[in-house]
Amino acid sequence: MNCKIARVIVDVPSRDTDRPFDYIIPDTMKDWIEIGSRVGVPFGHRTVQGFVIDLRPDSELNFARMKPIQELLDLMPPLPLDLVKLAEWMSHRYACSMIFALQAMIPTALKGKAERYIQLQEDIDPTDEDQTDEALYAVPPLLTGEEEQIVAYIKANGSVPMTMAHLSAQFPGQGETIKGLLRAGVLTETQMIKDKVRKKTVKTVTATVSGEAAEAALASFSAQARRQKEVLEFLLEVGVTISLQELLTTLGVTAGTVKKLAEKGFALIEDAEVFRDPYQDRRFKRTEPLPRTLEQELVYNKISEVLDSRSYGAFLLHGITGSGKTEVYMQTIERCISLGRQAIVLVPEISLTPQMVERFKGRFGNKVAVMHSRLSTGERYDEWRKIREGRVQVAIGARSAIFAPFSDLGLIVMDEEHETSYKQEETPKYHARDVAIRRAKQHHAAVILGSATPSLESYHAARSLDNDQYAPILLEMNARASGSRLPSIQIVDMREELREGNRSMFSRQLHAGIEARLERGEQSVLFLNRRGFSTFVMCRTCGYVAGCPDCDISLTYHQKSNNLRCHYCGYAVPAPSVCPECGSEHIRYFGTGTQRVETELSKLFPGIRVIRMDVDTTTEKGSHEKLLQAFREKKGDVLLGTQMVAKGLDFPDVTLVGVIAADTSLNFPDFRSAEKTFQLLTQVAGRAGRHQLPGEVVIQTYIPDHYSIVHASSHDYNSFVREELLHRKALHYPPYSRLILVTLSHEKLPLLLRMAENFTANLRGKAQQLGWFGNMDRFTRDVLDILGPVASPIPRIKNRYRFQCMVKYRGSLDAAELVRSVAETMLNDMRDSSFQISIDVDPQMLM
DNA sequence: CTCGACCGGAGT
DNA sequence: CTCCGGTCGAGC
Repeated sequence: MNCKIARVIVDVPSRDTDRPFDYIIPDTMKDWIEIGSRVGVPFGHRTVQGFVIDLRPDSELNFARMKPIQELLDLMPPLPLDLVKLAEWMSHRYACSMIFALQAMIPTALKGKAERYIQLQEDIDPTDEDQTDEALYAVPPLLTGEEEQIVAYIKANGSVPMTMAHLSAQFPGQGETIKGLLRAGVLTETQMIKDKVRKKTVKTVTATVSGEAAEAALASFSAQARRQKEVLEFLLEVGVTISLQELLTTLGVTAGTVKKLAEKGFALIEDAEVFRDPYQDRRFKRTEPLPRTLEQELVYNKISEVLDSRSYGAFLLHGITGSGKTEVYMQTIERCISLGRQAIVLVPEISLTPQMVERFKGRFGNKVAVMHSRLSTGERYDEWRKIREGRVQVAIGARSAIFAPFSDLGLIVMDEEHETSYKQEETPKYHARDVAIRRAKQHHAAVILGSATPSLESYHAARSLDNDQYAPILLEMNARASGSRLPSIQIVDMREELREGNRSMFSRQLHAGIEARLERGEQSVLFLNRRGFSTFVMCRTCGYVAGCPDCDISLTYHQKSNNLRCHYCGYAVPAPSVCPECGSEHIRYFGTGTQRVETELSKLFPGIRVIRMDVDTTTEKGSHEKLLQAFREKKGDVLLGTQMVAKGLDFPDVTLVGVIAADTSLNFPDFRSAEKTFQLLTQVAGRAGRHQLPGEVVIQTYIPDHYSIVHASSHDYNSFVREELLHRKALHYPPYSRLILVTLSHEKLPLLLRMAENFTANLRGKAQQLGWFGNMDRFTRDVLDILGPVASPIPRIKNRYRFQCMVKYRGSLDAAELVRSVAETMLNDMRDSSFQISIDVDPQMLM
């Protein structure tokens, strides 16, 4: 097909630009522009970045209004075709614009912005057909002194392209003058897309002579050029290209010597592209696959069948902590690679620890690319390029690694599939699990969702009797691979403790447990479930609580900077020493619960060594790792922390795990709070006694008979699920329905209220028209109900009031599309553009 | 998003 | 009648 037109999604995040724009493909780019190419295109009066999502022949459209593509930004399209298709699916599924979906798939390094360049009109090629005679022969306008200076400056630096930014910096406050020169045509402007980071290069050296020519060259050196001769001899000896840096350090010569040699034509100095490797200094001990246990063997065989058949197949791998899921992942990946295909491993960001990386690097060596948030933009870009260029076969990373641009994806592993961090909370609000399944279908690949506590959604899908061909197949692993026993779990009723006169935050059992570990030289992990708590500041005299002036939320105390900050908008004030309301000095920091626990511990056990892990101690890069390392080296008796101590850590000498207050997550106003609590407790408990020593877990709670706590204590996932599913079914919550959370916001409350009512009414009306609307108790498969509007749990953020409504539905109706269209119609009819509607499909946080 | 076009009100 | 600030709508 003779394609001369490219359909381009431009990088302009607006509702009315969320559609393809057509551009002519210049002949010079004809062989290079593909679907997925990143281009710079003229858009209005500026140049913007865009992505080609389709190609079409020229006959279909009129050229009149069409502009040509200005530049092609990469030799290889950053997005393979399947990802472009995936973006189309995502933008529909999650009601977001195409550009957001596309942007989510590529590293930020490739989010280029236009750079403005200034040149003199006369520098422009006079043969350029676009120029009119008028412009060519126009009398040069008379210039003022200021103008002369600017022109002279540009002339003097004529050899280098000059950026607008540079020019403005050189002539501060003369923006208007420059604009005038541009208008008068004395100066002209061009725009080019500039990437955030460049490919990194190193200088390399290669000998350009060999054999007899080399002999002759060596003979030609004068006595003074001894060093040059040495260099050439060395180069001939190694016979390959070598980095300049390496050459200099090995031979102890200077760059000048090598340069001379190059000038004589005996060597070639070039820039070679290198990959920034965040792990280049690390050596990973090579590991071999372990023999499979009976359970592992069964699971492995099932998955292998699908891999070998190169067809889609999803598995929910329910394996208790320590059952050896990771080994199964690695061996199935091995098999996938041996079939010539590639694999993606998704892990929650928080558990992407050096330990985890080490396991995969150790098994797969340089076949692995690692992507996580701690990498710099450049490092992430390079890891991404290794994938795109086919240099690696395995990508391991957090949520966004699901977009790893492999060409022949054979397997996607999602570890801890129940983790909420797989849901992106910003646009595009996708869930990596759903994207994974979609991608696997595209590629006829296998998916493994692994967890000790699967999400109810996945579990229900696997058990469901609906004949859903995409539903995962349930695989179970119930034995610990090492043969060690699950820890015994003790529930302590804290009300009872109080009745017995123990007002401490440690129950007698936990106290005794810690004491025993200290005596035996074993270690303890203390977990503080702080969800829903924050480190707010309150005056004990008048009850004043420091809050954000723009958001209805209390400010969080940060010890490091000694200030109070807002979680949502970043507002910060110095921490007050007296109450700003009443002047009282009794203003108290309800400090990070962990600090209080730490103080208490040292009081009760003088000399105890506590390693505290929370936001305050882990902000610095690498501190997280350091603290864990210290604990592993037994430089601490107790590891105390929040969520971050619960994940995937494995310490041989930990025999006691204490949960200070299990209820905090239970009291959360969220239909998933019981599920979250169960998962958390199970996970924390899994930290104890993973090796030879038997483990013990103490859970402190005020609600000892809550089913999530009871079943967690008996390691009984199935009973928990049975009970939780009953609740969900009765209330029509997921997995028996699906949700869409719509949040409307505006600065003016009365206006917002009216619009929110309006929106829900419109939505209801349209749903009724379609015959979808109805009560969830109805015995129909396809039904949709609308709840609200109500004020959001955080009613104001960044000085904008927020109202929300919840769409609950089941069946095969396209509710996201319905919501999107109603929202769009409403926004189109509105004059006020500051009115916002945010749509969250399958929300995880109901806030 | 970002720019120029366009409109209406206040000021010369 | 001009100048400024705000709103509108196009962008291929």
